[in-house]
Amino acid sequence: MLISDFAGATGLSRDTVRFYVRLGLLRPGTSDKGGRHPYQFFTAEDVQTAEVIRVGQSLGLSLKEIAALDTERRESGITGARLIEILSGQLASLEAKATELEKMTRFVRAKIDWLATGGKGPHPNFGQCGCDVQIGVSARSNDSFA
Amino acid sequence: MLISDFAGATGLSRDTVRFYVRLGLLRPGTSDKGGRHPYQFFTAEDVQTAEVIRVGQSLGLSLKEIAALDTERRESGITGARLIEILSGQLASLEAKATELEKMTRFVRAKIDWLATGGKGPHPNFGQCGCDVQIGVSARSNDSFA
DNA sequence: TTTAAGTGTGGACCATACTCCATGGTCAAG
DNA sequence: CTTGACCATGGAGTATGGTCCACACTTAAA
Repeated sequence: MLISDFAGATGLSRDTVRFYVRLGLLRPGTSDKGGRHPYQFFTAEDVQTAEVIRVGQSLGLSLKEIAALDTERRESGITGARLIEILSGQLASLEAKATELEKMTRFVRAKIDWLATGGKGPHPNFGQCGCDVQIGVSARSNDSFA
Repeated sequence: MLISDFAGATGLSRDTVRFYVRLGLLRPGTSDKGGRHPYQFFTAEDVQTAEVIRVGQSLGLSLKEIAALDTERRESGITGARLIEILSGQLASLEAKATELEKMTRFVRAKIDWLATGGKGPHPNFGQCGCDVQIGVSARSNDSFA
């Protein structure tokens, strides 16, 4: 498909698609149309790549990091053991991220519960959730939002 | 305390502190020192505000949003209900993130297994790992929680 | 009193992730 | 063969969140 269809299929703007291509995140083929400036041709695989990009972003990866991962993935055929090594590292990183996320979620949930029950009892703080931050809100005043 | 102590206490750089002050996120008082350009004076409350900023950021809020929230609190007072509303939204976002993370982890794990067993059978891909990523809906939130 | 350390201001600069625009080539329908 | 939709390229602009620097003033210690 050409760029507009691809943009439609992925929800990206044409400019964003071109931006990703410039960064090497997407590597479309070339259509037979376009003469001197051949039109870019995108496949279903590229759509999937766009999905991976979006997910990666939603996980807090920068486009650079996503590109690096994708490069590693593409060059994976060569050294299987090395790839396992790389992916294991990625796995560890993902799991660390998941842990952080869980702490954060626990904190927010605790805070909501605390508020929903009228702010009685000890105030939830990050420290209890494994985070090294202490948020101060007294039970009687509303001088902090979180 | 003066800006360097405050920076030390919060882990921010002096420049970042000044940046936050420019944005109105921090509103230090003035010390009696400094003559024509009075030194900024930070209190323990400001340290707490800095913590709130950090937490807000880690929850995916932009500095602008944090400032808006803080303004809302200062001007009209945030009700418990409003705060629950805000936090619930953040919680939903965190949970969505966790789901994505889990899918990503599954994908990487599947890939590792696939490689470890000699690359037999179908090559794992994102789609097969339960990543029913919705494209086109992409309401990109402000991420970067880590 | 000299001087190092600390402070304020203003502005330049950086990285990330887009977004917009001008210009010009290409394609397909009528 | 014209017209309008679509494509490519290059560059400028925007928003966010800082970071760095020069310059001048103030303070505190020696």
